[in-house]
Amino acid sequence: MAKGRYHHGDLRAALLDAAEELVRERGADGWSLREASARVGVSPSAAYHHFASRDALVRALSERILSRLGVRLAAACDRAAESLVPVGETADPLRRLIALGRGYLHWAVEDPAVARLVFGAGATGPDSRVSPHPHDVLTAELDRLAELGALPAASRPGAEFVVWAPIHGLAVLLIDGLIRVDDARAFDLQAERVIRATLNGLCQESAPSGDWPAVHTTHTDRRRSHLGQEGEQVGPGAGDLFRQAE
Amino acid sequence: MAKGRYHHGDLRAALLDAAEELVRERGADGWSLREASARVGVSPSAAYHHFASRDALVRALSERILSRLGVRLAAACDRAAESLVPVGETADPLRRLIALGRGYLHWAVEDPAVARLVFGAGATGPDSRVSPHPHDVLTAELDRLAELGALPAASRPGAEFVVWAPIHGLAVLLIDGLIRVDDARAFDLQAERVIRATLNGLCQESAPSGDWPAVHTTHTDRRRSHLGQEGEQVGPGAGDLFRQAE
DNA sequence: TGTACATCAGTGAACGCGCGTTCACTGATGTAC
DNA sequence: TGTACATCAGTGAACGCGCGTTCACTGATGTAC
Repeated sequence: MAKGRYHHGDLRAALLDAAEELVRERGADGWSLREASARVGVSPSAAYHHFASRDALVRALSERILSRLGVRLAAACDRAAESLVPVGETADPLRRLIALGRGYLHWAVEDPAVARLVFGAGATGPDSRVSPHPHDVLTAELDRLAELGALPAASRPGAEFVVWAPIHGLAVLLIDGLIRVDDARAFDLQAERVIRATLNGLCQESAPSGDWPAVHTTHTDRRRSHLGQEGEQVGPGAGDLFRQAE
Repeated sequence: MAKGRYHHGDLRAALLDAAEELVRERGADGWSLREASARVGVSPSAAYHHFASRDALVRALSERILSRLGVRLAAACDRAAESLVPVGETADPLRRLIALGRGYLHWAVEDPAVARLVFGAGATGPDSRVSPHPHDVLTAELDRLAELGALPAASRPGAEFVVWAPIHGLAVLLIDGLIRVDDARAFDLQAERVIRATLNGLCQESAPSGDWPAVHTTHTDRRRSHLGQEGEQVGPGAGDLFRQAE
């Protein structure tokens, strides 16, 4: 592990570090494999002993970041659960989910270029070793809410989207500069407002006849778990409207 | 206007058309100015008589697309307002906004690469001639809802975000492939569910003491209209968390 | 413990590529008289 | 109506660039005996 050696020691991790740094400095796409190699002090071709291509490096970086985010979100939920509740009041059953949403938003806004990379890298493939996956953290929290009875069982299917969409939307609106924020306090209030409005609306919704239909994420598909109901037929013409992003 | 002429006639529009086609075929970033010129049958340098740079072309294209979207969304709202209401029932005050949300989503999903370009191009500058701007259409609908009394006056400030975030979030989750959709009907149901949950949550929310604080979009800032309250002070350290996307 | 040798993880030169942009130019167009 | 001429909107060659990736190579490492 000494320095100045011919063999680097852990070039793979060093390249990921350098790439992450570059993403921060120059944006999700404003860097090259050559630059990352140069920053580590290694020739451009050295990277190919650790990654099949530049794209593979990006994917690996994205997965590393997702794993960290998963840890962070789970911790945020737990911290919220441990927070004190004023005597005489009952704990807000939504507080864990609100913490999750706030955590997601803060992560994205703290490190917008890195978040952009992750969002742009597409869904993690079925063979990824992202753990805990942020999506799984969300799923677990919704399951918990359903068990508590705060979320009607009929509303549970697909609830991931109802909750994820506004949070993700707020995050990308900020990252892409479509919303400007120059007052952090006001924004924090608004963010919590969005999350609360959604969760309240969700918990009080009137379900259609029966449960809501399932929708799939690329991530949940690899788990083939409780969403079920795959392979439904698509109506004529719908393929045009709802073609799958490649 | 004859063909085969030395002078093209309307090279500017032709270049925008070609670029839009290329975006559709190869993705928001998978094309070059040279390719667009070649497709029109013109030398690469000809473009510089109409656009200062490739970037200027992208911005012009983005604004053209935004204008079309604005028209489309406004039309969707009007169409929804004219739809028949069963005798004995009152018209759903939310139906215009729901149509707007569905319109936004369908637009994004029909033409994901073009939407990605627009989202990635950042907010339109203060000098843009985008009209009607989609954001203005949304603002007008929320104003209308507030006038109807369906949206409490105290909840009106910042309501743009509460409504825009989930719709935009759903759109980019689809565009970026983080959600897969293989059942258009189920997705349509879920999309309406998200919109309804948000709007219901918003209409029933308990406001903080007084109104909600204002938040700014890059777009509304150029209009300096009813959001007001600019230049508030940011707390220490908040600049790190909520730095403005450049 | 010392040595032979396979494997690992680097090097550095080169490949072919297409890009955005500049430049001096020229043919076409339209207008003034 | 015809002509002179300014301006407009193209051409095409060239610029410098950095990119991802390949390739034959070699020095360092670690293991078997």
